[in-house]
Amino acid sequence: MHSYTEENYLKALFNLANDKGEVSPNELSKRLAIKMPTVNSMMKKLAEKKLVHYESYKPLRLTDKGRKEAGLVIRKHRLTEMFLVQKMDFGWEQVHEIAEQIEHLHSPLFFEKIDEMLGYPTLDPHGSPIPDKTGKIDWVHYEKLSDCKAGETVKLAAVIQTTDEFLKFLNSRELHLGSKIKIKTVERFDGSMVVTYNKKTAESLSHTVSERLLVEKL
Amino acid sequence: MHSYTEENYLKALFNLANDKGEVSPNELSKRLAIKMPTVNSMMKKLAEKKLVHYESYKPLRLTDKGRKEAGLVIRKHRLTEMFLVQKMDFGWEQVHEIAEQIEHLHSPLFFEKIDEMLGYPTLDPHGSPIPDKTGKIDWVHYEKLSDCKAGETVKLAAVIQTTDEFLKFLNSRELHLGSKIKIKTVERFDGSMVVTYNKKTAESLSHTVSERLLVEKL
DNA sequence: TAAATTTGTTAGATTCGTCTAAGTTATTAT
DNA sequence: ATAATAACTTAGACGAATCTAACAAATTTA
Ligand SMILES: [Mn+2]
Ligand SMILES: [Mn+2]
Ligand SMILES: [Mn+2]
Ligand SMILES: [Mn+2]
Repeated sequence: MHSYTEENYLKALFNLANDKGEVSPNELSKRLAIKMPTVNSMMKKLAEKKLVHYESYKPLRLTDKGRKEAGLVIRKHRLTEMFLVQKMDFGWEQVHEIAEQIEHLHSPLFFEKIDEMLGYPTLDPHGSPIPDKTGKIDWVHYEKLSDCKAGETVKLAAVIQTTDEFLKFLNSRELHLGSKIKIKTVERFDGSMVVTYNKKTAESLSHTVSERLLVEKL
Repeated sequence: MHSYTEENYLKALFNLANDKGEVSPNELSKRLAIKMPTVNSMMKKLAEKKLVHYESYKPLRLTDKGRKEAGLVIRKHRLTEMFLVQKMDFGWEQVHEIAEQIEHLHSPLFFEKIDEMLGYPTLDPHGSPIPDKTGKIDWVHYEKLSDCKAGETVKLAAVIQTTDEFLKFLNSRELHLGSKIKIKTVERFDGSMVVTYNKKTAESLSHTVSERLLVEKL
């Protein structure tokens, strides 16, 4: 088995990977708030374990094995978040910290039970896909709300950069997954939008907000 | 906060404490399956933190602070076990290993939610008392079934030495907390008993079993 | 009571995950 | 193209938690 620490590195590598699957040591260091030399030696260790491709001065890449292991940790994280929201009545802004710990439990039975109780969900409470039992993610293509045009009607499908503050902000605006949003106008100079949803007739959303909201066109 | 490791030492000290609250380094070493020199240095560290009274060649004792901290870890363990049984449909023989990990989560909110969902229980699934929020245990006096006499009728209140195997054995005999047991005969030479409960008319229980069953007289 | 055994302590090594300081290589700006 | 900056690596240290080997104290046995 992998240690708590190793699991966190794998998860970070997975989440930071660009289209080529590449991550720089510097990014990884910043994401984990761990100094570069520490990251560097951990990468050598994970390379020993065949979880990461490591070559000096080259970007880092997960191996197939590493990607699978990372996917399985993310699976545990997202299943846990879903359980906390659906079965324990936590808010979507409260679950990340707790899931961050529970994801490291070593108990297949526990996660299978959660999965079963939830009816084998495919999305977490923030709209992110839950990897399957082999660690694979079924990517769904959504658009950023900020890329939509005036006149379009969309459904809020997922949220990215799910910090407490942002999620609380969405709560305060009564924006939830599934909310039907109609775009009334888009400001040229700052990209802010005026939108309609629920019973709200003219809410203004800054570009900073709308680029963190992923939507499905209706 | 205390580390995962420190919490395990505190819990073991609490559980091993005799009537005087004393534990020998040797016992502790055996319980934790950690070599004596390691235990020794950890005891010095916990003494620094005012959690343990340590003097060379004297038995170990938790301080009031140490006993409180230990109680709070045990509280988390037992609340978790209760949650797993009551809300997640695990068997009482399945929950110890999982609780052993979850007890170390740092999230007051999580355990408060569990406590609330369970309706503030005072006993865990094995009949052990759950310490209150200050770490104190409300000890209840039960008798060992092995100390009861023929003709008495008792109710199974708690189980000690709750290993998987023993709990599975009780499952196979359909013995649960609350089972009403009537003692028909007690053998002189080996202390084994013939008892009646549920629809069973003549089950035999060895002394090894009956001394691990705590009962309330009816 | 003296010897043998068990229990407890000290000393020193090891692994893991972290750090700082000091180089080296690559990238960016002038 | 050179200098400045940023990114990356190496070297060496450290605390936490563990171990083994060796020694000391206490307890048990003879
Ligand atoms: Mn999360
Ligand atoms: Mn999530
Ligand atoms: Mn337990
Ligand atoms: Mn229990």
